[in-house]
Formats: sequence, structure tokens, C-alpha cells
Amino acid sequence: MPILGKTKREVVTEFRMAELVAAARKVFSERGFHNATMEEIAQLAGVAKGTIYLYYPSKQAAYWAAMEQGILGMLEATRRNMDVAGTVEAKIRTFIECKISYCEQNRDFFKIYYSEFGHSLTQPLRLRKQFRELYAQQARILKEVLEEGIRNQEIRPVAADAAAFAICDLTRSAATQRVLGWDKGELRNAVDFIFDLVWKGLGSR
Amino acid sequence: MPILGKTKREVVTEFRMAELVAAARKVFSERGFHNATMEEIAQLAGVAKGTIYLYYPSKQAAYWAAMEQGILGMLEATRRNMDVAGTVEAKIRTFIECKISYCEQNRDFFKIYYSEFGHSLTQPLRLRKQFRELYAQQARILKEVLEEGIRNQEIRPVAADAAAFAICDLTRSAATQRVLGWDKGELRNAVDFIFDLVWKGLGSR
Amino acid sequence: MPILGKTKREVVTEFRMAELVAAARKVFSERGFHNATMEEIAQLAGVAKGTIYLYYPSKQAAYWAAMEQGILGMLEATRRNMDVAGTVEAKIRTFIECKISYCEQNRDFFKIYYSEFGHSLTQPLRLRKQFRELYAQQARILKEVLEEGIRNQEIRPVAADAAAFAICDLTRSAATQRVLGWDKGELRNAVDFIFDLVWKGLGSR
Amino acid sequence: MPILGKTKREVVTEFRMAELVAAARKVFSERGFHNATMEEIAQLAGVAKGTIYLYYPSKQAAYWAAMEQGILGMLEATRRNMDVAGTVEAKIRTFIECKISYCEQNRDFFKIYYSEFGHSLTQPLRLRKQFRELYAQQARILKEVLEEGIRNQEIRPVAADAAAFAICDLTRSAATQRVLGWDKGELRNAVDFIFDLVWKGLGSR
DNA sequence: CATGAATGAGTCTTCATTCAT
DNA sequence: CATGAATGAAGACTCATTCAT
Repeated sequence: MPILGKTKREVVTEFRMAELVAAARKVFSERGFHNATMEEIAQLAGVAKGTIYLYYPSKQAAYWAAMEQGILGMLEATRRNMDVAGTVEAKIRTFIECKISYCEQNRDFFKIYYSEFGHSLTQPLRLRKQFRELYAQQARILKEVLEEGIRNQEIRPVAADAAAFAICDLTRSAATQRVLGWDKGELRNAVDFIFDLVWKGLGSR
Repeated sequence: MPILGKTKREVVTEFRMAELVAAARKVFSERGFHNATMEEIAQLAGVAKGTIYLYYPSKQAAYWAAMEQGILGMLEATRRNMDVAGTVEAKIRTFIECKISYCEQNRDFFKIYYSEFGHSLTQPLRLRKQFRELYAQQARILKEVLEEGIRNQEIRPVAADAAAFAICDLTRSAATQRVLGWDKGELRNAVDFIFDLVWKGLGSR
Repeated sequence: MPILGKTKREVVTEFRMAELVAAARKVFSERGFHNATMEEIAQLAGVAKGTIYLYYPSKQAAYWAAMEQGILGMLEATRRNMDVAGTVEAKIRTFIECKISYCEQNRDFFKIYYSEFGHSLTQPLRLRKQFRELYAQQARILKEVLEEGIRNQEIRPVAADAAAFAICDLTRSAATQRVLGWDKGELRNAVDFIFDLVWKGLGSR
Repeated sequence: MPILGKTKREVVTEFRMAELVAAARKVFSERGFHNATMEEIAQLAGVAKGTIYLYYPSKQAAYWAAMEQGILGMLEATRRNMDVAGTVEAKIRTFIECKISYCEQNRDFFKIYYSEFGHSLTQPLRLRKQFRELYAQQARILKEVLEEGIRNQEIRPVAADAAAFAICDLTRSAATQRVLGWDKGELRNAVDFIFDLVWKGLGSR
């Protein structure tokens, strides 16, 4: 007797997976990949160790799942809000704000995400590729906006991709400072600061 | 028979330590902290595993020594060159150029350094403190220059420390792209790009 | 509504068990006891893992069932054919031929059977007993024939049980070589070889 | 200060390895490969678990080392005694006697050796190859003797390799019965029985 | 000082078995 | 009867660290 297209079992499964991802995210964010143990994740999720392996084939996979879900969520939120914004200016500001705000509200994710940048130089190539691909998507969204700005002559003719990376990095840095508690000011101020820097720095005059 | 204030033993010790730091740097940079083994470091340095423990009390310590040396070197090089530069403008440009250039020439160090940012959110507090302290020194140098610029009215009255962090991050990002080979252009162009962004972004008009 | 003395349930049960034994035989023969998994057996039998436990209390039991069925089948086939044979000579030849031929036609069984000899030295005593008992039955059949031959003076007065074991072993070895494909000749030749060796070796002259 | 071509360390290493092989042999022979644990082997050898891995890269390797050493020992002993024997008849008898006697005196080895035959049908190909290769060496020695006998017309013109295998198998069976305690008679009798069977069975008349 | 053999705590992963549905 | 998700015990293997030589 499936209701709403889902059997009870499917609902349970979905719930379990969500719990597991959340537990994984929390433990990985607190300990880092290597110091996290499957045992601790299992306990936090309230299941036995073996149960994790019913949902994820390995520690790596669980880690990746936690991160990917977070990145996709951030991407999704950012994109949705940018679509609403009308001007190039508003879109860039929205991008900065959304990312910082999402990271602040999803600290566990942010810690994993951020530390993954650190790994990206030492990890085996295959894992790096996956991560870079997701990261590049963010930059791409921004790049298109920047290119629009350049066509409008709102922005001077710079290398759009380099600029996009720069904005991403500045935003990430700001997020870090807020998550770590170094910056305890208003979100608005942090966004304004970056946006001003960028908008003036790239401005056409 | 001490010569030049150093006994033979001290010279040998110093030499050994330098070799060990270099080996550690290389191995840690290739494998990351957790996947590096003392065995590999020892082999690369041409000593036995136990010997490392005569110079460093733990793996962590060896890691930290490798990183600290690198950061201090970078700091030193940057400072020396900035002192020569006359204007605020030149100093900022020098800062950016020196850091990128140092990172490009010391890739092993850079990889460790960069990945340490990733760890800085998940590491135990004590280690983070040490790292942050060194990192903050760089920002401080820059902050003073920016404050000078603000007094001169070359730079508009922004929060100097936030701006300093922003410049550090932008610079680090550029270094990353160059070390990873994503940016294969002239060093000059990368420096110009960041400098222009910053100088225009922070400029007084 | 029992028909032919069996209710529908009994028929289904019997069918299920036959399927399970066949699946177990196949998987055990391919992987060996330890590397076989209940999961794989279940899949091959087209049932869920838990279902196996409705028919067999443990992995060991399933394994044993697969083997026992095979041994009894071999014993039965051998006995039936020996009963038809008239002379001692014919009976011995039939024994050899039946065993080899049965093994060639039931390779899954043979692999388990053969590997069980290997286990028989390291297994806990209780399991060994069961296996040895079945094995001894074969030797006993042969022993009686040999004793008949000795009474007839067709065979010289040797220890009948030792001779029976020897013939069993020679036969098993021949079967192995055929199953492994080392001996690709006619079945007839293999049988002749063993029989000649034995008949001449044990002959009264 | 090496003495007799060996440093003290080498002597210790050699001793350690011998102890480990012996412990491995004992544990594997009692439990079988899968039920043996590295922990138990280590305890029996009086070392820590990790120490085993200094000498053997894996459980498999330790197992194989224990077996190989035993097979080579048996081969060596057999060959040495056969070389002394003058006639074909004496050589065959010696072969049978040596093998049985070696197995009786090295029961731990024999159990592993014997059980390996069982595995040889289910093991991955690579391992089987190694084992079969060693096994085949024994058969080859015998085969050459048989061929000599055929040339001498002491033996009727049979397939020498099939006969060699048959003798090996008969011998192994006899060894099994003695090791298991089924045959508690004189070694001499067991040897005589097999030899008579074979010698009459293959005899030229 | 230098060595490297030895240690053993620490973890991921597997899989037979159970049991609520 | 049948299911298959959940369990958790068990074990191979790694590697930082120690210490006798």
C-alpha cells in the first residue's frame, strides 16, 4: 500500500540515509576525515557500525556523500536566489551573500568543504577531479554573470574566469572568518565589504 | 674545538635537521599528513626511522617544523622585499608578487601550507593557534601598509585588517592556481590582476 | 487436500530445499566454504537471505546438506550398478567407473567433496565424524567385494580394508584429474588403467 | 664483527623466522587457513602481531611459507634417499617410505599440505599454480624412475606420468591413515602394501 | 648519536545470523 | 512462510613510537 508514491520501507530508508549523512557530516567536520571513525558516526546516527555499510560502501563514500549533498545544496540555494535578482550587480551581491549565509547555517558542511580544499593538493587525482568539478560549477555561474557585466560595460574587460575564482575565494575566506568567529559583525557588512571591493575593483571606470 | 661558535656536533646536527625537514616537507606535501609515513621520510632523508625521533619528538612535530620553516622563509622574503619598496602601492604589489613567487618556487612547502588551512577547522585547538599566529603575522605586515595608505588618503577608509585578509586570500588563491598549473601565464599578469582589483577596489575615489 | 501423501506445502518445501541445495552446491564449489556467502547462495536460489535459515539452521548445515546429498547420490548410483554386475572383477570395475563418471557429471558436488577431504584434518571432530562415516560406507561396499574375491582366490589374501581405501583413493585421484582437465582422454582408459593396476596388483598370482 | 659469515642480527632474524614458520605451521594445521588468526600465530611464536608482518607481508604469505618449506623438505629428503637406492625397485620403495615417514614426522606440515589439495579446486588460479608446481616435482622424480623401469622391462609399458600420480596419491592416502591414527601398524607394512600393489600392478608379467 | 626490530593500539570492513514486518 | 534491514563480533593489517644494541 504505497502512499504518495513511497512505501513505508522507502520512507524509513530515506530517513536512515538522512540521519547517516548528518551524522557523518558532523563527525567528519569535527575530526577531519582521518580522525573520524565509523564507530562514532554509527553511534551518533544511532545504528550499528555495519549498518553504515548498507548505505555507503566505504568511509570515503560516506564522506563524499556528506560533502556532495552540502555542495549541491549550496549551489541550489545560490542559483535560486540569483535567478530572482535582476541586475548584474544584484546577482553578484546575491552570490556572495548566499554562499556566506549558507556556510554559516551549515557549519558542519562548511568545515568539511573547506578542509577538502586543503586535501585537494595531496589527494589522489580521482577524488580531486570530482571535487573540482563541483567547485568549478559555482565559478561558472558567476563567470556568466561577469561576462554579462562586461558586455554591458558595467565591468571592465577582465578575464572573467579569473575574476570568478577570485570572488569565490574572497567569499569563502569571509565565510571562514565568520564560522571561526573571527568576524562577529553583521553579515551585511561582510557582504558589503567584498562586494564593494569587487565592484569597484572590476568597475569600468 | 668550537669554530665560529659551533662545535662539529652542532654543525652535523644542523645539517641533519635540515635534511630531515626537507624530506618531511617533500613527503608530507606529496601524501598529506595522514598518509605520510615516518618510514618514507626517514628513507628520503637517508636515516633510520628512529633517528627522526632524536630530532623531533613526534610526527606532528616534524610536520610542524617543516611548515614553520617554510612560513618563516616566506615571511622573511616578503618583508625584505617590501622594505625596499618605497610607496604603499609598491609595497602591496611586492607583497603579492613575493608570496606567489615564493610559493611557486617552494611547491612542497606550499602544498603543506595550503592543506593546513583545510586542517585548521578540524584540528585540535592548540595546533590551530600556532598556525593562525604565523598566518596573522603576514596579515599584520600588510595591515600596517594599508593603514599608511589610508592615512595618505590613497586608500579609502576601510577596515584595514579585513582588507589585509582579503589580499592574503586572493594571493593564496592565485598561488594555488599557478602551482596546480591551471594558470600558466606570466607571473606578472597574475600579480597585476590581483593588484588592480585591490587597488581599484580600495582606491580612494 | 493431500495428494500422493503430500500436501501442497510439503511439495513447495521440497522444491525450495532442492533449489537451495543446488544453489549452495554451486556457490560452495566455486568459492569454497569460507569464501562463499549466504547472500550469494540466496540470490542464486532466488530467495532472500533469511529464507535459507528457514530450511537450514546455519551455513555449515547448508554446506553439509549439499555434500551429503551428493555423496548419497554417488553411493546409490554405484551400488545400483554394482548389483547388476555379476563377477568380482566386474564389480570392481563398475565401482571405479561409476565413481569417476558420477564425479564428472556432478562437478559442483565433486569440488565440495574433494575439498572436504582437505578440511577433514583441520575441522572440529564432530564434523569429521559425519564425513568419515559416509566415506567409509563406500569403502565398505568395496571391501565386501574384495573379501569375496579373496575367498574365491581371485585375489591374494591382502588386508581387504586397506585395499578398499587404496582403490577409493586411486579412483578419486583419477576423477580429480579428469575434472581439472589434466586428463582429457576417454573415461574407459582411465578406468582400465586403475583397474589393471589394482587387479594385477592384488591378483592371486 | 661477523662470525661464520653471519652477524648476530642475522642469526636472530633467522631464528625468528624459523619460530614464526613453526608457529604458523602449527596454527594453520590445527585450524585451517581461514580459522587461524594472526594473533594466535603471534602468541605461539612469542611475538606481537605486527612482528609477523615484518617477515611475511600477509597471512597468505605466512601460510605459503609454512607449506613451501615443508614440501621442499620432503622433496629434499626423498630425493636424497632415492639417490642412494640402486635399483628401480628400491627407488620406488624408498619414495613411498620417505614420503610416509616424513609426513608422520612432520604432522603439522602434513595437515596443511593435505588440506591444500582440498583448496586446489576452489582457490584462485595463481595460488593453485604455485602449489601444483611443487606437487608436480614429486611426480616428476618418480616418473623418471618409472621410465627407467619401463626401458629395463621391469615395468610394463604404461603411461609413466599417470602411474607416477597414482603412486603419489596412494602414498598420500597411506600417510593420511597413519597421521589420523586409522592405521596404527608398522610403517614397513604400509610401505610393503603399496609397493606390492604397485610393483605387481605395473610389473611386466 | 644512530639504528631498525619489535610493539600493540587502533580501524575499516565483512558477513553469519536475527527478527520485526 | 518469506523478507531483507540491522546487528556486532571478529580479524587482517598499518604505523607511530620505543628501546636494546
